[in-house]
Amino acid sequence: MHRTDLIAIGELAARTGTAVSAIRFYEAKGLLAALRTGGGQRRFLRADIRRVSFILIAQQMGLSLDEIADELARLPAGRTPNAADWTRISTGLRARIDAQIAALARTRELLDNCIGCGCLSLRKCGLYNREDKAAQRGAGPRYLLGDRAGEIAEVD
Amino acid sequence: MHRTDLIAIGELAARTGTAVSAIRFYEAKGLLAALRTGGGQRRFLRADIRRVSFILIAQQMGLSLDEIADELARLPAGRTPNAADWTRISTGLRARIDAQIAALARTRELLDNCIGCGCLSLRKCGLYNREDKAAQRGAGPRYLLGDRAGEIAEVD
DNA sequence: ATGAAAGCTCAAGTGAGGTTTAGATCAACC
DNA sequence: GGTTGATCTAAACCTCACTTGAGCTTTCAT
Repeated sequence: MHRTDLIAIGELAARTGTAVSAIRFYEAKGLLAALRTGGGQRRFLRADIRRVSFILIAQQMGLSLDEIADELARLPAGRTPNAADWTRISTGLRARIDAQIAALARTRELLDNCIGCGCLSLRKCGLYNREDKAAQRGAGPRYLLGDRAGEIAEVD
Repeated sequence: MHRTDLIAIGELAARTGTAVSAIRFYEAKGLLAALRTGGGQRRFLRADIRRVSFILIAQQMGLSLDEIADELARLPAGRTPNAADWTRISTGLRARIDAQIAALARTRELLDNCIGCGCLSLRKCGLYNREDKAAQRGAGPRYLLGDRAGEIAEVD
């Protein structure tokens, strides 16, 4: 056993490059669980460094925190993802990226048809008739291309 | 001249598939300008259908409303984009899409290296050390992965 | 034993891109 | 001229992923 098996929130933050406030936020969201000292301070397992790493990478792949929570909940007994889990999950992410790239490529093709045409016609323009209304869920913010690599992928 | 050269907000909304509230919002943002009836109701030009179309398409390409406003402001005398303008602008959008695709392709490559490795190591994992600032939008300073790569300690 | 550094909670703020609500007014058709 | 539906304004509300601030407590090294 290591002398300190449990780490404080500041160390977890430093080791993963996140802000302390973000770690607390993830805990509140149920993405992380913390033990408490007698004085009420959080203590995390070393394995939580890996768990936070997973959150950050998955986020970069375009998953929302809720989706990441689902992914983590799918692991047996709230276990932190190990190599096998990661292979399974990252293979899924790969498919997601493929879909995003394909969607962008289609958009680019439509745009190419449009360049020089200048129609901007709602009836004719291919850029318009992609059924993107479906992607507009709820009254929240719209996920734009630059915002979060390709929620637009879900357009199609 | 057409019998009704001016259209009401509801018609503009219907013709472009947007919500009436969104049209008002665009006007408040300076993306559209409206005339007013004696009673204070908005009346738009038919050309504004095209202008709204432009907004929607540009948005779909990932431009923020501010960027779209800049683009529109660049047109002489607040003119609604015509075919030549559209060609110029859409060529720029194309470059943007190309960049997005390239970024995703890089991520996919890194992910491929990661699949089967399962390391999730902050020090070694390529997914960690990419610098895609493009993902940074929204409130407050975000501590994104690429931003502080140097400070990130190693996972065990 | 002490003082700085780190941690705690809870509430409110951020920003994009709008929507919703409420109560009042306008425009059009009969 | 009356009814009905469209429109008006202003302010409040929404999501997401966090941050910031205030005011207080715990921990750790010396």
